[in-house]
Amino acid sequence: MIQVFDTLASAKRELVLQESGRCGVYCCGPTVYDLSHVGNARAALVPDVIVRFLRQQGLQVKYVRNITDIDDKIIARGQADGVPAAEVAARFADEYHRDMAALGMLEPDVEPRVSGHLEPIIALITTLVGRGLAYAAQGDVYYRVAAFADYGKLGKRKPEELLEGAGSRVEVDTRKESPLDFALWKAAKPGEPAWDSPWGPGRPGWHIECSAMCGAHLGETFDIHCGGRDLIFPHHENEIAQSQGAFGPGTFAQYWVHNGFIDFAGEKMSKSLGNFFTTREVLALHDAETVRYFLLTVHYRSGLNFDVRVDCPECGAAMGREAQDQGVCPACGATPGPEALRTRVRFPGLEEAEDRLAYVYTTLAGARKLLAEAGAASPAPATSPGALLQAFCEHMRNDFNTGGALGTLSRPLADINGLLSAGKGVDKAARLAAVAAFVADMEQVAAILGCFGAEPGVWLRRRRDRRAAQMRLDLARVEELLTARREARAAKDWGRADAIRDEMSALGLTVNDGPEGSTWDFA
RNA sequence: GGCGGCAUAGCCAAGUGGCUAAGGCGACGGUCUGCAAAACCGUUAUCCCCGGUUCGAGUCCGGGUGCCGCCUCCA
Repeated sequence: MIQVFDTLASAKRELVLQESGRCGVYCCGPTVYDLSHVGNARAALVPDVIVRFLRQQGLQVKYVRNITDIDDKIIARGQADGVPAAEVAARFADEYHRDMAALGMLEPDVEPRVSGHLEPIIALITTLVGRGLAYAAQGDVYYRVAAFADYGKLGKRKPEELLEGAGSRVEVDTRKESPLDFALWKAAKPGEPAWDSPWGPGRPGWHIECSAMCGAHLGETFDIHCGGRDLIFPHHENEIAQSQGAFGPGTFAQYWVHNGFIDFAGEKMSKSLGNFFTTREVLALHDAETVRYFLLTVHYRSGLNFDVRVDCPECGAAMGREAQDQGVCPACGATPGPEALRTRVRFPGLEEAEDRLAYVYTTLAGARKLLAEAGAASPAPATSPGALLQAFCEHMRNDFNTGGALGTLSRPLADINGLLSAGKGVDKAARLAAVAAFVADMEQVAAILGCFGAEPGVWLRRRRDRRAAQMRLDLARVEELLTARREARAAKDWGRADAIRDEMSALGLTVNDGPEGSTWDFA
């Protein structure tokens, strides 16, 4: 049994599919008017992992994630840049794909765009008008909220209460029958992109596209609908009004899954507040798996703190937010410009996550090595899920609790590391079997998370090279030092060996002496 | 103002009324080591406050307090 927290029910519900063995998932994708930020990455990752898990559990999943390529913000961006809106949309859709690919996201099975769905959108609006749930007014078409009894159910709002607040913050459009009514179709103003419709040239309103595209690709009724919390009201509320208005009660999404926000300095990270980090900025410093792991350490419905640390380029002291804004280091009085500060941005949470990834990959590397050395004597890989995978999946079945699931890995990882270093007193066959089971289970875990699936040596080398480049580390020099230290140790010249270690320490490195020689890592 | 959410160790964090409240980071002991490091072992929690329901509450209910979000574009 898989339980899913459904926003509409405000409770966890057992996942009962429309059609046994098959699951339809719709994710409200991006409006492509700018580069994606970490919040967008999280919103994409949540359905990504849900889909991966459901597939790992043997379900046939159809994953649909749309692209909103007709929108006021896109038009505004086009006007600001002096570029046609369609060009803005095409460009940022490409950028989005680049970011998602870089983050290791599954490609959706279908990625519908508004611009390719004008027909179903117009058909849906026509149906709503025909059923008295929408009305045309001077080239616009509005949804008649008062005609839909369940309006407000998802967002837990009452129309009367909404009416009290309406008009105080937004000027009331006189063409609407009620301030609550929302646009299904917007008449084109001069210079705006427009499509023909029964109501004249114009473009779809924001909400109608999702109703139309869900219908086109998942049918009138489907299983899971994902999106950020902020979309609950009014976006998803309006989708329900549109779709159930057209197709009838009980249709449309059966489970509403909403992810929490990423917070930055205790506040919501958002473009409108200008306090966001783009996916690209983050990926410049950290591996995709690190970002995924970091985002998955917390339950998807919770807020997630995205800590940012900036050290003074002069003295290295941490500069708080105020100091950053003022551009003055409180410790040494230096006045680094925004550019200089930008180069010193660090993400402590991601650094911790990366170290954890390195630990897991190091363990995997050791496990694989042991199995390879055992060669033909290695036991057949486990055919049934081991204890590790079962414990992991138990948490995943509980509303995709990735944080709890990740916690179950700690004990097995420590045990395997213990087995890898312990030589005597352990039954050889039992040891091999345990390690083989671990590797087999971790492959499934990797399939679910999109982490830990790389070739361990490759991942570790990539991490080393990236960090070395960031530190402008001379790898050849490091190897020289390491060789020198090996020689000094072989000659039991401890003074020299320690001096070399100090030198490496000054470079920001640590030395690990093992039975098979010395290796180094970042401090 | 209306609605919703959250509050668990120094920090992050899981916890679907029931045996000793996961896990990570940090810190402190120990094993290993020439010394270290890594790895492993161990230690580190009157679950925001007050009341209630219950044989039993971190978990359910009521009331505080404090943060956050939505109500306008937002992932």
